[in-house]
Amino acid sequence: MSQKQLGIEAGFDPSSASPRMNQYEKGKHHPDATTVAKLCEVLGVPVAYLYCDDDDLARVIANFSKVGEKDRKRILAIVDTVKQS
Amino acid sequence: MSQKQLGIEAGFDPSSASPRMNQYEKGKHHPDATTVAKLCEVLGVPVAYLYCDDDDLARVIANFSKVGEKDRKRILAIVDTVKQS
DNA sequence: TCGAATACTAAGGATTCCTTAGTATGCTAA
DNA sequence: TTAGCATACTAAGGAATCCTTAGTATTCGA
Repeated sequence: MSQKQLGIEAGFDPSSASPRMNQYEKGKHHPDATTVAKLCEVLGVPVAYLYCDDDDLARVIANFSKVGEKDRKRILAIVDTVKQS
Repeated sequence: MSQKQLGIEAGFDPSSASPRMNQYEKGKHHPDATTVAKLCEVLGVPVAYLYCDDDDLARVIANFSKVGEKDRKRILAIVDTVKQS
C-alpha cells in the first residue's frame, strides 16, 4: 500500500495525503494521537503496541485480541501474582 | 502531587508548568508524545497503558515489568498459541 | 525509454501550543 | 472569621508546529 493510500484510508484529504504521510515517515512532522489511532486502525495494529519498548510485552499486546477467554484468564492469573506495592 | 509539581518533575519550565498541566487535564490542549512519555515516567505508568482500551490487556501492561522471567515465558507461550494469519 | 505512479521536499497559510498575566477556589493557621 | 498562601483554572497572544499547495525526484512497468 502506498503512503498516499494509507493516508486516504485513514481519512486524510486525498489531495494532501501523500505529503502528510511522507512527512510522518521521514520524521519531518509528527501525527497527533487521533491520527496515530486512525493509522493504526487501518494497519490493524493496536496503538499500545507502538508505545511499548519491551519486546516480550509487545508480543503480548500484538496478539492479545486473538487470545481466547480461558487463556486470558490464565494470563491474568499469572500477572496478578506479582506483589502489590 | 499538584498539577504544577507534576509538570515541573516532567521537565516543564516551572513558570508555566501549572497552566500547561491544567490545560492538559481540562482538555484545552493536548501534550505531544514526548511530553506524554515524560509524564508517564514521573507517574510510573507505562505509556502503552494509556493507549489500551481493553481492561484485561491494560492489567497485563501495567504489571508486566514486575513479572519474573519464568512467568513471562509462560505468558508468551500462551500468547503464541494463537493462530497465525 | 516513455508514462504513470510513487516518493519526497520547500514554503507559507492555518492551526495548535506554550507562556504570561491574572482571577478563582480551597485550605490552614492566627 | 479571615488573612495568607497554595492550588486550580482561564484568556489572550506570540511562538511553534502542522497541513496544504505546488512542484521536483525517483521508481517501475509496458
